[in-house]
Amino acid sequence: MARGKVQMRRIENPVHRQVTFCKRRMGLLKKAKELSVLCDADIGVIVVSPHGKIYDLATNGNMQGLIERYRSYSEMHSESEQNKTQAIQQEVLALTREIDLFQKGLRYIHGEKDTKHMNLGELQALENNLEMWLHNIRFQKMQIMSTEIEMLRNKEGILQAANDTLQERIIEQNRILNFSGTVMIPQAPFQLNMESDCYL
Amino acid sequence: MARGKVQMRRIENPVHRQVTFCKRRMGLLKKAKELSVLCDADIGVIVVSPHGKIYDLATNGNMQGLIERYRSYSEMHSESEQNKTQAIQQEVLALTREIDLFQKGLRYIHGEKDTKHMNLGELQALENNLEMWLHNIRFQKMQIMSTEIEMLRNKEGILQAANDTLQERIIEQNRILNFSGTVMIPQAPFQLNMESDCYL
DNA sequence: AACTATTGATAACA
DNA sequence: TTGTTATCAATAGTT
Repeated sequence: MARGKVQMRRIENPVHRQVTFCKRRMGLLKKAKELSVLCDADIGVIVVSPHGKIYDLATNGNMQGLIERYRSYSEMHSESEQNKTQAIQQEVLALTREIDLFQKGLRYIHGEKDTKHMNLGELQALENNLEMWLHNIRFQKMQIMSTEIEMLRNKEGILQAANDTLQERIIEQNRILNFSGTVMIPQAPFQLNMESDCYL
Repeated sequence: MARGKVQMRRIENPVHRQVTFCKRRMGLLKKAKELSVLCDADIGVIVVSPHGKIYDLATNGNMQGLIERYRSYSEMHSESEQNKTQAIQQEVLALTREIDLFQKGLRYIHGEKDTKHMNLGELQALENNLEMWLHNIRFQKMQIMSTEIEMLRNKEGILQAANDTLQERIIEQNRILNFSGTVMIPQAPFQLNMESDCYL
């Protein structure tokens, strides 16, 4: 343009960029007006600055009408917009249903046991989801607790074995004592049995 | 502009008008693109020819979005139509984010342990959700397993008590035997100790 | 914001 | 429509 060719890329210097934005924006709107007048065209221009400020021009003075014309034209030549709106609404519906499922499940899990507000399909989906989600955490928890149970069972076995050994020793001592005939030691009860003594 | 200054009024010659329309229209769109690139602005241009043919340019590739922004700017009071659309879009965004969180969490829980695709906030939200969700199930599981652990600990205590009783009885018998002086029974080891004998 | 050397746009023509 | 070119308009860098 002037005093040096300009590279067609974003002007990094913010001051230069702002000045150029101002000048070229005015130039663009002027060009639009000129085209409109010279060629009897209907033109709308919308410019949004990087900071969000909006400048506009509608040569017929009615941007809304122009937009409506553009829309009807756009929808005629590509049904994508109309379908996009429909698709968006359907997407909202689907997402809302999905969220709703989670919400209901959350409510159910969290506090109220009332499942009357969930139908069978929702409960089935929730169950499937939770099953997958819980698998990992459940597994870790189980591992830890299983380890402790195993350890306790080992203790139990060891103590039982010690108990048995001690009983055998007592029997042997009693046999010797009875043989020597010196002293009689009462025999029963010295066997403490889990099932008979402690439970039921 | 060239080969003679042009009067700023409608070109009556239809051929001239058509040629000028074509050239200036291209020029206008080029200027718009340049302004967009140079100044990082978002620009939309709609040109309607006298015959109703529509040419357009949207520098961000989405004229509808630009129009929505323009409408929200120009009609900040009538929130009937465009704000509804905006609200729907925001709703879609929020719901999508929420679903995305669940999806990512599901992926995490389900198989891949790669958490690099989840940021801190997402992980935090997921953790909070799962914590609430798991609370009930975890509680039930814990109750069952705690019962078993408690039972095993009782067993342990009972067996230990039996063990102690049996040891006392052996000591007593040994004392009697030693006192009578008839037979010497080897003393050690008859105390099986959990810590010293079984672990490490 | 104003100035001006240059570049870019384009009116007329083909 | 497209291409050429003489001319004018827009504007980049500077003040």
